[in-house]
Amino acid sequence: MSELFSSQRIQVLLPLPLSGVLDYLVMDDLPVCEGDFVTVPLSSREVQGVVWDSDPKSNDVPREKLKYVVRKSELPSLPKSLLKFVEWVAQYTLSPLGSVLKMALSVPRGSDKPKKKTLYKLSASLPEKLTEGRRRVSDAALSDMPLSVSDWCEIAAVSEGIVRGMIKAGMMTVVEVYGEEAFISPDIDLQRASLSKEQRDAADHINLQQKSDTYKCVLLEGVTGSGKTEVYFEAVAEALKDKTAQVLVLVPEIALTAQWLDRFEERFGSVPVIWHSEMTPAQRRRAWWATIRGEARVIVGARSALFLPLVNLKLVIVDEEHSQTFKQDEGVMYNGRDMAVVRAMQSHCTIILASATPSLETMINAENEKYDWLYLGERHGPAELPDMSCVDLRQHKLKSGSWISAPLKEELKENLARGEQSLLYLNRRGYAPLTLCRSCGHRMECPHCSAWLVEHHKFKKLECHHCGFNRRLPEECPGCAAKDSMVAVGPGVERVAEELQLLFPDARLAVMSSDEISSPKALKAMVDDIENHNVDFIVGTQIVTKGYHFPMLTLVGVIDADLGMSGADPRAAERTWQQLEQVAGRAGRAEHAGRVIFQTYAPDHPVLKAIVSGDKDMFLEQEAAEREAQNLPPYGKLASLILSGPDKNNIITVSKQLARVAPHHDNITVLGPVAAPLSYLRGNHRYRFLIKANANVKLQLEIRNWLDKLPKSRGVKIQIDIDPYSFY
DNA sequence: AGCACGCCGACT
DNA sequence: GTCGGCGTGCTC
Repeated sequence: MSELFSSQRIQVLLPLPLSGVLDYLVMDDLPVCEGDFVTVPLSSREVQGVVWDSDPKSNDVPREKLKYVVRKSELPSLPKSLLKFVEWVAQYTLSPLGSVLKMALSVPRGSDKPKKKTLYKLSASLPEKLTEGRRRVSDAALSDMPLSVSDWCEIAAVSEGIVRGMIKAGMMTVVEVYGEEAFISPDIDLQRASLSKEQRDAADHINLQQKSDTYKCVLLEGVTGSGKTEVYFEAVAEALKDKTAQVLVLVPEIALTAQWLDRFEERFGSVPVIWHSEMTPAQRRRAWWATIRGEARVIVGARSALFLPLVNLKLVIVDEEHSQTFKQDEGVMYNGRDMAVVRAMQSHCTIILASATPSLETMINAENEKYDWLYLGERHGPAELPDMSCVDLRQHKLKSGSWISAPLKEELKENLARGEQSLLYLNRRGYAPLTLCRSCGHRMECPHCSAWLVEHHKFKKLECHHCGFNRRLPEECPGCAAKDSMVAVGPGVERVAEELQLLFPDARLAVMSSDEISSPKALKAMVDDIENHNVDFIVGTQIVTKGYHFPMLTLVGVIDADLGMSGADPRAAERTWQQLEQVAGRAGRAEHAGRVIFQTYAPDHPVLKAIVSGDKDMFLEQEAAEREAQNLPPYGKLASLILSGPDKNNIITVSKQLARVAPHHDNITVLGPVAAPLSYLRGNHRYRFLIKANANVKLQLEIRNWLDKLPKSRGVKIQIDIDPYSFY
């Protein structure tokens, strides 16, 4: 057939929420391969897609209906490993294949072709005698790398005239580069860190593993300050001995990794290629091109970096692997940490999961020997582990409107007198989580969500933390019109700071929350302020757990250690434990030993007991047993299904219909429908199912078959979340 | 995701 | 009589 028409049928995947490929024709004189970028007609427009290799038999669109490929792009074709990864993520998350492709294409458009640049490098032979300026230029040359005129001026600290003069004199040769400005490659020999015996052993283990060129996952666990970063830097150096190898490092929040980048630069002499969603198009283009051409050797990024076109991936590192930030809760819902493991598996390489407080799933996998488990116990340097204790709030009652107990106040006072810094931790932004009317009990709620409005003194507003809705604090009650009757209930960081200032009028305070830290610049200013000891007390949300080193910080007070312990979330205990452990790790990092005080109404809670006693294994064992008994991950499988839409009755009706055809047998249970914890969010009513299944169940298949039993109904959006983390 | 198609209210 | 609102559904 195809000879007759001298054209061929191919499959093209478009970055649209379509579950499969579309067929097109392509003339025989335009050879296309899997992974090539092509522009194709779609309805009345043209769209760029990727040639996909899928089973043609499954598609029976008659040939005469097919349209022709408009043109093939000059972009390099996507590596096979990325195509495979896209397929895998789509089937795992039950997302349309095209939606996953879109994540990999958020970069190159037809217009994104790199521009031509003229660079210069030193000629092979230079005259013996050089002027001072010219000598500086020749000394500054880094190996053979061509640079732009302005870069030469910068690294040699000379004027443009000197460089131009050398070009004219033939001392420099032109290199035309059709592409983006190059990144400086890391120098693996630059600064060998001096590792402790323990660190050396861990690094050796990983490096031995890397040599086998097979998939292996290594859990690198170590308390804060034990030097995990130095260990995996050695693994990076080892991987880079292969001159074409690429290393991918995933970090929870790239905006908060300035200190990490400094350390990387110290070790390797250059900053790595950075990738995150807030980059400008020019920055993305540069990073994307460097990646697909194999020039980017180390890429550090947020979870979306998994979808970069890596051509020779040899090592993956997930830093702070327990972080919730790796989970994407919108659109294609995936867990970056888990997908990183898959990426490493598909690339037959080593992956390192690093954390001071690994997730339970990861620890269980390590215990079952699916992962290797490396442990760094010593703190690097002289500091001892902090001394931890609880203040039982049932005995030390708080006055109303007060959140700092007498014993904690005493400790703060002593610490202040010693000239050391203290941190009060409360994972709650704003002034107060609830505002109500004293005379009629009216609560200030969000009109679009079933949530309270949080009072923020900083903005003089009430704000919904789920949808961003905000309004002024009313002077009279919207319910009963009483004047001056609105009262704040419960504490946020702003309110704790207020109390602290009253207790210690002369102390210098800083509040660390995402409201105060809106930019990397603001963050740096605050970190500098604290490091320079211009601050006595820090009141902070979980933003303080993100790995800063404050050497003078010796006391941590946890305002409400019970927060987040309740609720239907099976991961609540684990999350609380991680958070408290991370906060506790802030105390006493340098030569000062630290103390941590947990304010609690439940000092006997297993999470707190485990932390205070330092008996982590006991906690792990308990939690693991609990998970196993309830058949929760990683023992069983879990998925959540959320139906949402503006018409509540419609949602309930459809949910009930769905419940009637839900799969129920020995190995799978469907719970629900119930109103989701936030039953009204951004103007949509939400009902939820939870699907629990044994490990041997093909969960995706079950869910797909289930949903196919019901025709799609209008006005109802169904979101599927495999391995849900958020229960909102 | 776009974009056309389509079926009801205010305009020259 | 037409312009245009955005609800619905298809795109090889």
